[in-house]
Amino acid sequence: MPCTWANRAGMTDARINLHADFARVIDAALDALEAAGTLPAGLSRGAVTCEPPRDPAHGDLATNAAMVLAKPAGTNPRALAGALVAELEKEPRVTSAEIAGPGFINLRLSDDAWRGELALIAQSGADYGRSQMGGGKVVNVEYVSANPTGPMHMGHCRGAVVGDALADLLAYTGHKVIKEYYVNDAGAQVDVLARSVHIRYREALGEDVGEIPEGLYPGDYLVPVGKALAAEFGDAYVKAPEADWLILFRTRAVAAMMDMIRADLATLGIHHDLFSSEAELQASGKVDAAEAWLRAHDLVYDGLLEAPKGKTPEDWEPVELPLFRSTRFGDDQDRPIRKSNGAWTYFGADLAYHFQKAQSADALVDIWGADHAGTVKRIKAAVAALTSADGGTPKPFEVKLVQMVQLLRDGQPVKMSKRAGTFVTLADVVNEVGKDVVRFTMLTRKPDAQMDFDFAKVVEASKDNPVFYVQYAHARICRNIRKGAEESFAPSDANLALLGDEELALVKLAAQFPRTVEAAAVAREPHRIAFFLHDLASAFHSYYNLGNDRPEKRFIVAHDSALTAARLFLAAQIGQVIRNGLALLGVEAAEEL
RNA sequence: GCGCCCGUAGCUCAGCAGGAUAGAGCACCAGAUUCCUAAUCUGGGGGCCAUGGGUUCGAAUCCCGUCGGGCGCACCA
Repeated sequence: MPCTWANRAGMTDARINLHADFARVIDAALDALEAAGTLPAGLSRGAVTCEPPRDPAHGDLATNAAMVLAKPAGTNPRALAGALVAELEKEPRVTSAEIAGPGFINLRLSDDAWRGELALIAQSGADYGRSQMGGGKVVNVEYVSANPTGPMHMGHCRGAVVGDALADLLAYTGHKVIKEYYVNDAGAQVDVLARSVHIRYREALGEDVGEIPEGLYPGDYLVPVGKALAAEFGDAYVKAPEADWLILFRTRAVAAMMDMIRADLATLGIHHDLFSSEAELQASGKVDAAEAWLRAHDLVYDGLLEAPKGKTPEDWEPVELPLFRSTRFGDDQDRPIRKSNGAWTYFGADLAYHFQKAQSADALVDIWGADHAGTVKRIKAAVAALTSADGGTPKPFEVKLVQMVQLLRDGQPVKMSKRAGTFVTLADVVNEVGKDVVRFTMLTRKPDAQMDFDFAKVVEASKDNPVFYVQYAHARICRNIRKGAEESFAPSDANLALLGDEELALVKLAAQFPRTVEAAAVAREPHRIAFFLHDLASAFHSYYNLGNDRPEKRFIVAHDSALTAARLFLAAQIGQVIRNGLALLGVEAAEEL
């Protein structure tokens, strides 16, 4: 049951949030200085910031404008700051503007300005924090793209969660997002899969197949696929040569694996918009077309494959292959797009795949595991080449590497091997720990740092888990609203003047949500949202506990309905911001724990 | 050997496109539970931001070297 006390999406008016607004105020003040001749016109303001100072004692907002612009303006920071202060003091919401340190300008805003922001949160509801920054640009985010040879395991988990959260974050900041999964259904791996399934097929028909041979996939998850094929085709393919059944079995096996993968992803709340098949791509002739185009532009040539930089394998034998000139775009050596048997290399198909994606997007983002870091340069080179065909600027393309997750159980590393069938499946972990814990945990550190995931610890020590901490703050808020309702108190913005410094401190923190969202989107770092939520929850819990010793600080003050209404309004809006943040991360905002 | 990522408190990690006295959680120590459920809070100790240079008004943050850890390194994906 949704909270009825706040979520008023769709009621957003044209007002923008306070932090964004003050960036404009400072900009306007600089314009005024230019007009007055105090500041030369046309200086770059790219380095000018407007953000809350680390130390709240310094004020509500600080700008470095004077320090950054003094040098190009040929003046000194404090002189420029003085002029800027005079300008900023004209803004009614500014109660003080002071020069500090080497030339910072510290601004204090009126309490009413913050109370206004609180009202804005209520008006905006689920849209508080939403941004038009992306300007409707289409961004294709490709993530997971695990080989369709088995269930999702924990090795895929981090990329899946980070990619999904990033895609949602970009959508929330005004981008049109396509969530895409590349299905590698054309390589040698899926042939191995088909052969593995053939054994399970024979097994289903009563044959004693014994141990699954080395090099094939031994997992039980292929048993039902074999049974289904046995039921459908009987013994028609038991003795038939591989050529008769390979494609059929491969197709069926891949379809079954993809069903399984989709189901696994669904347990994490992940749903892709588009699944692109490598086999279909090849069949469509797009890879050939890419090669032809590259050859026509002298970007693919037949040449000798060089040994890897700095290391020559002992059994090195030079071969002539069609090579892409990735060195022209910063790679260490040119890369083959076909194997000597004429089949496409992974890279050869991947290059055409990225070109295909680029046709329907303004920008591309790939989320890859760090074990593929070595191939970043070549694919970036290829995208740059293919998308600047007519001498235009290449399509923006980023590869975000997600570092390895070390799986631990009680501090002991869990060894995973698909071959040995000893991998920990994603579904197992989600069932054991829950979607919210998995998602939030994966988002509590930056993606390019390695992380440990001791899921014995995550399961047991739920009190140490940040996700519960944040959810508890939200649940506490909901509980107080409910309790207030039982006593006939409703949140109201009629008397927000009753909210003082301690209450407004919470508002000031919550008001940073929009800029945190934008910064996270720019940096492609959804984990910043998780940390923000933890900070906000912490501030809320602190405030809440003031009521232990000082009953007059509680949300519900029975004898003062106006104060109670204002406090509950505050609580409702803090809850709204927590809810918005959790929604971005795909984590439930529980109303009760 | 080459490339990419990382090195911040005892442990796990933040540090907001360089900004003012480097933060949080856990652990440790000392407190708060007739409470709006303490799944919470308050206070305390604990750092040469691996290391050596450089860039500038200013560096944990940017650049170069060194050391340490991870990942990858022919037609595997």
